[in-house]
Amino acid sequence: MPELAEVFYYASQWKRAAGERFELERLSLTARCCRALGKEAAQEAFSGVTLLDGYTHGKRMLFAFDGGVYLEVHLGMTGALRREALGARLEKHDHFALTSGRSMLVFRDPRQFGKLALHRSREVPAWWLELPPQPLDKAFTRRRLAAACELRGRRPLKSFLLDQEHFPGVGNWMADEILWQARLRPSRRVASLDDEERENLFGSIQQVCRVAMETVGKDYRDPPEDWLFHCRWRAGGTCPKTGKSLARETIGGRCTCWSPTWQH
DNA sequence: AGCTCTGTTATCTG
DNA sequence: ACAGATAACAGAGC
Repeated sequence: MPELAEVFYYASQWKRAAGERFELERLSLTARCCRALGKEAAQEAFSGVTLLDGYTHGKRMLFAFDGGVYLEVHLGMTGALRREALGARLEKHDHFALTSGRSMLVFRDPRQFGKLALHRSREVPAWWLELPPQPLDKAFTRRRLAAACELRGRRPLKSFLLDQEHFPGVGNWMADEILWQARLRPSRRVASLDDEERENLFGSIQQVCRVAMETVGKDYRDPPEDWLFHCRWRAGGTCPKTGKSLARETIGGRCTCWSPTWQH
């Protein structure tokens, strides 16, 4: 489930190889997620390059190599990154891999909805620095949330939260968790929130992001036991707050789980 | 066998 | 023009 915290965790795995000098080990040109790379460009870019650093922004990642080589990674629905010991075996859905004298960096993506892209730039590319504020950034303010509400007043809260322009990193499970913690129904229209409800939404966005980063983001540990997270994956669950049945329905095109006795 | 799913984008429909 | 809905992408798991 690569959302904000999962993405951060996966990036941290590759970042542990900073300082190592890499060669291209595998590039699957038939895999949809790698098509943007180009064989010659990738071979040329990843020939004796040192990994310098890695950055994340919402669901996006950017790895900086020396020589002005930047690899942008999006994990889509089923993407994952891992760092392996030398000699580890690549598997069927490992579409891209780099090797150094010490480790192998692997991109795996069974459904191939992820995306790899190569950028050449002397410094961190300008577009990366201009991405909108993330929920845990200082610049993510109540004022910005109010402006976003103004702009998207007609949308249901669920699809509002999935908008990466305004809430980079928030994905399907985080949106459900945020609304459950804020006690707001996913189908409520953004414009229907009063000041107190909007304040609750703001608080829950930051709380869910912060705690997810401290657990999932840090070592892939599950979020706290009393979160909706543990109950939302299949039908028939009960609300940890009220003990009553959870509801499941498609809202904004995405499977949504909420507690009708808890959220209003 | 048939349906579901963590995400995004292109293409519809009203 | 525009917002919202839907299809498409590809595979694994139930």
